Amino acid sequence: MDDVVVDWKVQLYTLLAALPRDRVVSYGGLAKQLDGVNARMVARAMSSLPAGSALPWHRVIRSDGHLADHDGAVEQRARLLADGIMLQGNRVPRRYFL
DNA sequence: TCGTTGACGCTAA
DNA sequence: TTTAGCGCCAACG
Repeated sequence: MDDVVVDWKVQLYTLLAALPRDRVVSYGGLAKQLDGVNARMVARAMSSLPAGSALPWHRVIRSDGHLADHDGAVEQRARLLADGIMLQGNRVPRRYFL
């Protein structure tokens, strides 16, 4: 049954890879597109990604637009700015949401 | 097996 | 707009 677990993670990474460069998505937003997955599971999947992952994990933020407070937060902020996403303090304006 | 933890979401104040 | 409280559920010791 481990295959089922692996499956939704693969779908998660696929959705992430297909995300437009100038758009962000919330943990819950991704979870809604994956059957039987909630925001907390998406968050856990993100935290388990390798540091040098090629996936755009930095475009996954909280539903209220704030960046999550974690070890990679500083890098996440820098990557978002590099993608042309103008942050307002520690928040991403709603217009950037998918 | 069980209690705790956590890169969350939603609602009310 | 911000904060607090509660619900959710897999991972971990």
